[in-house]
Amino acid sequence: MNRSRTAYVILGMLAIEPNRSGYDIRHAIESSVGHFWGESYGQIYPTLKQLTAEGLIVPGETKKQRRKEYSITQAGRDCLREWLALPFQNDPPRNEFLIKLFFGLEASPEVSLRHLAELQRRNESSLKTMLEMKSLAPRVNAGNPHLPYWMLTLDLGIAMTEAALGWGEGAIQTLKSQIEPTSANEAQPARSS
Amino acid sequence: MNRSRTAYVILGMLAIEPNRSGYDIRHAIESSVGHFWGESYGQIYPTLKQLTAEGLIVPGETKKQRRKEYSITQAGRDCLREWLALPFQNDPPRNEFLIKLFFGLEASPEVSLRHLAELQRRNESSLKTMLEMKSLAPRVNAGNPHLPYWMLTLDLGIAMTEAALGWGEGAIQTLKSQIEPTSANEAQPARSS
DNA sequence: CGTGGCATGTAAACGGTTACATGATTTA
DNA sequence: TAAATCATGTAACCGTTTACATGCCACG
Repeated sequence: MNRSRTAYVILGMLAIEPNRSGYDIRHAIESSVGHFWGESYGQIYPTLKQLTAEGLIVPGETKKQRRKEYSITQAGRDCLREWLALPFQNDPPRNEFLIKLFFGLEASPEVSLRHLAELQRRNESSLKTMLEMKSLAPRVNAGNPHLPYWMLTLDLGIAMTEAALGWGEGAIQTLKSQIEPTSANEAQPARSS
Repeated sequence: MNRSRTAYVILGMLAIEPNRSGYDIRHAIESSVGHFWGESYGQIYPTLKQLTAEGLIVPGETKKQRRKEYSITQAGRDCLREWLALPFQNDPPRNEFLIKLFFGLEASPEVSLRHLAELQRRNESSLKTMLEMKSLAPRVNAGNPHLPYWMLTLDLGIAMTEAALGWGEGAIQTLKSQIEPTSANEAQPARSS
């Protein structure tokens, strides 16, 4: 009865495309919504069993015994639609980068700068893949009616990552000037007196 | 031995200011890092006990028996510094708004628009409180050496929320034009033929 | 023939939230 | 004195990750 969000994401993935295995679903999640959603096998396989028992999905004809492919039923589609219409809940906020930056004074100043540089690195990398997706998606999924929605989610990811990158540039400068408050001794090779 | 992140956040809060109770800590978290971190009492109180047993914090002289105030020890400070220096882990991505938008085609089009409007509402509200914090913080915490770090975390929140709001405006237009693809019948009072 | 990827599944541990119980203190 | 808030704590539950076990299949 009590369904986890994993269940609905699986339903959604099977609504988009039938005859997918647990393995497929995991891969589909990672490569399409990976920037804002994650699922593990330990969650997917038991949920597939549960959804089958509830009649929301059905296993395909067992031609190949190695892969178990599932499709969504009408009941599953109804169930998904119902959930989609429910107000979304704010994901509980937990950002380890920000909490470490918040406590930055308790560490040595280089620590925060290192974290900041690492954040920029990760954001640049994920921005790159998102931009790649954005340029590829229209050709790969030409005529796919889902595409406008998919592009919207992609665009938000891009916009927020770009904002974070812009902030990061300024933050690095701020922190550097915090560590070396005087700007006169930039050229001097660290000879204190 | 095995410490949860809650433990380090508590240490951090006690490093900033000693003689805080579990109640205080929760309140401090909510009102300073609430935009990117959350803790519940069910997590805080057991962790306080654990940290005491480990000698990382100490309960204050029990003058008042109603409140139990704790302070950080040198061992606690060392422990916190150690953790701060460790590379931060990316929080597992889970954004219920985005996953519902991604599946938007499976719902009626109004559903996505409703979610989008609700997101704008929430973002506007949290932007407002963040901007308020930003204007108040320098006066309230004048001379506080933590302030530069706190402002940085605030600025990232503001930047990302503003980016999301900007995206939202465009997204609403995109969805609206998706629902009514023709632009000619805007003036007509819905008299189809 | 063996290695690497495909594929399914389970058990245990974990981190965390929710709900509940309890009672003191302040304020209207 | 009633209500609101301060304050501490526990137990149950829940969703999820991790690690592990297992074996098939294709390819070099």
